Amino acid sequence: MPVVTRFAPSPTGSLHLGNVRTALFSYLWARKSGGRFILRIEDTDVERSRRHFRDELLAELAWLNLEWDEGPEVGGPSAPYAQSERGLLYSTLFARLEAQGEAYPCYCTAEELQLSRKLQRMAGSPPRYAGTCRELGAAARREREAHGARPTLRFAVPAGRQVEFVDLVHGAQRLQTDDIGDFIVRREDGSAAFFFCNAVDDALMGVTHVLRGDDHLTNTPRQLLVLDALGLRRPAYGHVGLLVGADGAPLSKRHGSTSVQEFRDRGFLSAGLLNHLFRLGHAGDVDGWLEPAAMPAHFRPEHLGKAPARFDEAQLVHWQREALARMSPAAIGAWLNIADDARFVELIRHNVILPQDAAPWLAVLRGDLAPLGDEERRVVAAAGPAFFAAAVAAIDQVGADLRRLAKLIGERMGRKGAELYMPLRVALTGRTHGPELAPLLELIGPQLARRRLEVHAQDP
RNA sequence: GCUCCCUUCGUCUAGAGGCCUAGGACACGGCCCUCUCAAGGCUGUAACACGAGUUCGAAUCUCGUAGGGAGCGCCA
Repeated sequence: MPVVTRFAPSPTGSLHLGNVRTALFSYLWARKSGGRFILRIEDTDVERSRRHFRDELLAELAWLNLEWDEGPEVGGPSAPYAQSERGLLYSTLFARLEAQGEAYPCYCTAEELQLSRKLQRMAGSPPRYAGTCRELGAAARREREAHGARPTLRFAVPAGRQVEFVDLVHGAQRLQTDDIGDFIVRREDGSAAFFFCNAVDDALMGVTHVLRGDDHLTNTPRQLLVLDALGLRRPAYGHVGLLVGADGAPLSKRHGSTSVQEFRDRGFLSAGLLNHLFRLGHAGDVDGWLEPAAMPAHFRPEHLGKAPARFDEAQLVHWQREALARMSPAAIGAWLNIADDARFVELIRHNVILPQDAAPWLAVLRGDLAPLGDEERRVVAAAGPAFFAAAVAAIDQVGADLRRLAKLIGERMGRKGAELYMPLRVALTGRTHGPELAPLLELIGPQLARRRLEVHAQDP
């Protein structure tokens, strides 16, 4: 059965890792079943919504290849896909709720409500709307409006009932309506509030499966109540465990990078990030690398996790390596921004995880060597000036050919293996590790190589 | 405070009463290969939060405890 899923971000900030993960799961589920994936922009909060966040969001999703079948830019049967443009739709629904007596205008001010909540908290009871405006008569309402009061619209939560639903990941849930206060569905400025428009749009757009963070689990009954009151079809909800930092606390700035953009800017590859996200709070049926195109087939919605998953950059790095290993030299060149030098790319590709790792090797080819560290100095000292004098003589004879060079030096100095190669590596590159030496030497060239060897040929 | 949710190696996870001497992946250690690093091959260390109960038998079921998290907003 085709599954219709959606991703419904609000353009009030950068796309968070936790959000893309649910976007990915939603996308995969739709693709797996041959269904549809919808993108909806939840921009009802005009204060905080920004156009550039929206654009960035779309760009990151595109970068990750999470293509939406309906939504901004591509349109679809349920357009418009930005909530800021769906006001008309909402107002007919508000009217219906009001006519049915399932919603009522509330004239309490934000300050009054805040005070009331504070008082309730102090008294040790849950902070819930007291119901002040629920029983207001028509005359009282007229009077308040005459004084210029602009009401919000509250949903009248029925007393003494239970709301039941089966969560896709947590199983059967049952909540008491008495634990829920009357909540706002329309703000003072006339805009729709989250509990309302989020639920209503899912139903209206034909969404069958909603995947979202655990933090919404206890809010779900509210949305179900709204849907039921309006006679709209309930989607199935699945609440996945949250994505948290290494310390188990909600992912935040102090954990380092948390937005997709940051990882992208640092040079992480989308395929690697996707492979990592695929396994956070989810178990597919393979351990190894998955091409993004193969992911839908291996996605297992019944293996979505309840427990919070910790984001560990070490694992991301692993998938980055895997992604790199599968890239063409041309693609790596472009990624490193040195597309013109194919031999160099091929040489250093296994010593690079992020583009910045290429810089030292570029310097080895073109610039000056960094000062030697302790270990490097020991290697040079152990070889001795005579070794390097022999190396200089050898390079004058055979040029930048490591095999012939090593043979000459080896014969003259009676050395082989690490004793022979390591001093050469250190003198030539300034480090004890790095890519294969022979091609590196070729790229360095005889002149530069000679100068670097000569430095160590003198007595210290 | 009230309500709800969660808990298997350091991390991501497999596990739906006997297949578990708890499996895999990442990370970490060792060995092989090798001038080094990376890759690759082999290999090692490492977990059922705790306590009761049900059962012939429990990581799996029930209850409790502890710890963590979320919600209770004119944010989403």
